[in-house]
Amino acid sequence: MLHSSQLETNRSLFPMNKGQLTKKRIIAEAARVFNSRGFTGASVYDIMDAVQLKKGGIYRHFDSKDELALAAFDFAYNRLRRRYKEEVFRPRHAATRLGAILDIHGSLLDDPYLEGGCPILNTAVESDDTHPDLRAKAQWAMDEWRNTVWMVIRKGIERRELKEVDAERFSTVMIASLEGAVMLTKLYDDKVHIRRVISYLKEDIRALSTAPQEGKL
Amino acid sequence: MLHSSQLETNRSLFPMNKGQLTKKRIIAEAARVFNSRGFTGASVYDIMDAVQLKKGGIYRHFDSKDELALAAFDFAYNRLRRRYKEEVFRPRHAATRLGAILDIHGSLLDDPYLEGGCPILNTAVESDDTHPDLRAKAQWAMDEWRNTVWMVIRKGIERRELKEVDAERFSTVMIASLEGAVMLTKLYDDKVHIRRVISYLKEDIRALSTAPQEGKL
Amino acid sequence: MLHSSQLETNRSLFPMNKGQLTKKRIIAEAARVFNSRGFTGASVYDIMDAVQLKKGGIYRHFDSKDELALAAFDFAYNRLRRRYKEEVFRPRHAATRLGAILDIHGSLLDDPYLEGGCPILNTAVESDDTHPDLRAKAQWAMDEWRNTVWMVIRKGIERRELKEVDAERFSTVMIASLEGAVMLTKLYDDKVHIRRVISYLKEDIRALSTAPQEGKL
Amino acid sequence: MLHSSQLETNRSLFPMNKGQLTKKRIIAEAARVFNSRGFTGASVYDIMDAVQLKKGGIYRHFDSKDELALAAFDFAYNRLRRRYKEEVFRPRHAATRLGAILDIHGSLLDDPYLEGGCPILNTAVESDDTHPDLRAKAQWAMDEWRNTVWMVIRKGIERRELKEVDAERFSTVMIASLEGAVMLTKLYDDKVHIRRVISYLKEDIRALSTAPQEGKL
DNA sequence: CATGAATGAGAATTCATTCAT
DNA sequence: TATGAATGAATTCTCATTCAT
Repeated sequence: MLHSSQLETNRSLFPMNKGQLTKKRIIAEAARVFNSRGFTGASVYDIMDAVQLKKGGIYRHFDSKDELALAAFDFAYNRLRRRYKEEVFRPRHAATRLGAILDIHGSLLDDPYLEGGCPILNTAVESDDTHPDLRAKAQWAMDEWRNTVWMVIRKGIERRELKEVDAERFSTVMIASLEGAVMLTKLYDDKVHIRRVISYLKEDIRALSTAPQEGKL
Repeated sequence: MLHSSQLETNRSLFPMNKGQLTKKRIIAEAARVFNSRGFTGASVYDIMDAVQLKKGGIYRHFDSKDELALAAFDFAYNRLRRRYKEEVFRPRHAATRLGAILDIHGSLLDDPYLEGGCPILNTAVESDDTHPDLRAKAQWAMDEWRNTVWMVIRKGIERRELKEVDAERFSTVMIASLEGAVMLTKLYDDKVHIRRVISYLKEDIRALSTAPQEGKL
Repeated sequence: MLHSSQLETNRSLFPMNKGQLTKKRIIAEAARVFNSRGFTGASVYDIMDAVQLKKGGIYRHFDSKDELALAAFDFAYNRLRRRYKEEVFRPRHAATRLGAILDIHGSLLDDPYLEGGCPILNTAVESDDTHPDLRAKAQWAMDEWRNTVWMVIRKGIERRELKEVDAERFSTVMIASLEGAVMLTKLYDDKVHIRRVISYLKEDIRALSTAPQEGKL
Repeated sequence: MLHSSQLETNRSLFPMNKGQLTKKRIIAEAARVFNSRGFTGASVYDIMDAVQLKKGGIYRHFDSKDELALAAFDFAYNRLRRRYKEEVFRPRHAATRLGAILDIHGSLLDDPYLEGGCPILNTAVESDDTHPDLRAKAQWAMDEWRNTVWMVIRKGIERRELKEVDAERFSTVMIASLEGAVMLTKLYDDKVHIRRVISYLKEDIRALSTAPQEGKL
């Protein structure tokens, strides 16, 4: 079920020992479970099932469900982040970069660890009043994400790749629409919604672009 | 805490009796609680506190937490619906109607019963894998909502108030952005996000409009 | 469902008023319910259903479930008693009398208020450790019953209708076998068991009889 | 309170581990409690008290009160069965075997786990309308029991140890009288009743026997 | 005389957590 | 390092009972 390659646990020069590997595995599976059933909705039993480990085996690595949830959130968020690093900053042109962002979210649900949808969305919605720590993490992640989008736009404007736009506003719009679209896609289990939003935003981006190309973003 | 006017319980010719009023009250408070803490996150105790009633007093009116949650969802959703009826269909012009929709969501969180955010969003996100009945309700509500937006657009096109657009796509985009914006607004407790999205969409709508006026939508 | 004739409520010169009638009805239905589901197993709701009355309507007549149960036991036991009076003491010969006793139990389960089986048996078995008052009633009823059987035998011996037997022992044997047979009959929902026991005891009685007739007991 | 010898838990080559021992202990104590207070009358708290374990400690071994009750019935019934195996089939002569059966029931209430009386009787009486699974178990146990008695009689007839009798009928009579006698004995807390019935049945058996001996059955 | 509303104690069950092994 | 056993608090739900109307 778990391929170490997927989790990228073992690439470094310092191979993980058994305990560390188990911990990674717990986090990864917990991420999946929490992202699907929510923090409150997921029981430690659900995680036991997923990790194929008994309670003791989990509590040896984490002091509490809360602690595990925080680690799981980080894990899930980092999957997003890695893809941003890999796919957003490789292209040069801001419009292409923004397109890459959209595409990441278009295929988000294909990541087995993110089947449950965008972890930031899920956490933000669930933790409204209940889990301050998780909420803080969600805020922090969202800040980073918004900042990334904002920077891409800012740089694009600086480099004259994009027209002058309100970068703050457009970041919010992009993120809001993507998150809403992920929600719709999950609610209906139908990717048409994310596709519609992406196609719409791509048109907007093309319109923003100083050299609007015909080609794909 | 509860103003009968807010709940519109007593306007009809057939005044509610005590039991019915209590039931309404339970539903209203439960809606609030569930919408804030989620179905799983909210305990019957939380509702007891909110309604100032003991368990028996609640279970006399509802057979289970589930049943109450379904009723609460209906209640919350109907608040949205009522505002749509009142504010969306009064204006004639499609562009104005779409603007009204945006504005409703701009002030959504001011409704004390919707403090917790959009109940459809919340329910959709929480009930993904867990509560099929709630999920069905969320889907159904979303269908109705999308249909409403879609119809406004279709009619606008028919009446030549709007340019030819993909009504399906634009409905999805509007709804997705609004829901995402509500989430951001709640996450940051900062209305700037919903405002940005609304202003952005209003520009789009103005652009769609056959007689783009300068004035406010 | 309830025919007043069955309950013999109204035969006296002093007709019952509404309250008294309702009370009788509650007792009768409660007897049925308790005898079927047991005291603990039957809820006040079950009785409400059976009497078609709400809680208040029941508690107006009885202070507690316990009190009602005691009255219900008396009611049920009195149905047995009445049949004894009517059918046991009419015949003269002791052997015929004993036969009548057997027959009463053979048709016990046909009485709609005793569908649940012999109330003494049921109460004795259920109340072992739990309900001292009910247990006392069951003991008392059993005493009376045993005494009746014993007296029939004693008188039969006195009158030389029966051979000298240990009346105590034979009473115990008759009653034990009848009760056990009722239990088996209910357990299997098959009257063959009560019939076998009756036929067996009738042979014993015939053997005890000083003038063993061929005819039916 | 619990002597492992009584429960015969540890005699085998494969010693039970802690969990299995605890489970056995729960079952044994639950059997006692259920057999005394009935399934409905006994609460999980009563069992907690008896086993000296907290709720979680019980629910770790059983999914529900129902499941525990079924296991407890099996346990209690098996105590009866074991005694049958040990005491009924050792003697050769059918009359002696039937006498052994009677004696088993004469001392039934001395078994600390059967203080509450015959579990089949108790279960049959309580579960009439309420617990289909328990009822099925009681039926099944009664079937087996009746079959055992019937077989002893049949074989006795085949071997010319007993006169030709209706084996079905005599089984029913024996079982019914024994069960009724157990009930009376419990109701009055007086063994005279079971003794009377046993002595009576022994006479019948002696009469059935082809070589009626003076000696004890 | 009876209803409908509400209470409070207690029921069964779940679940995060601890700890000896 | 991980398991299996047990705990205790919390959770959902039931049920006998009270009481205003």
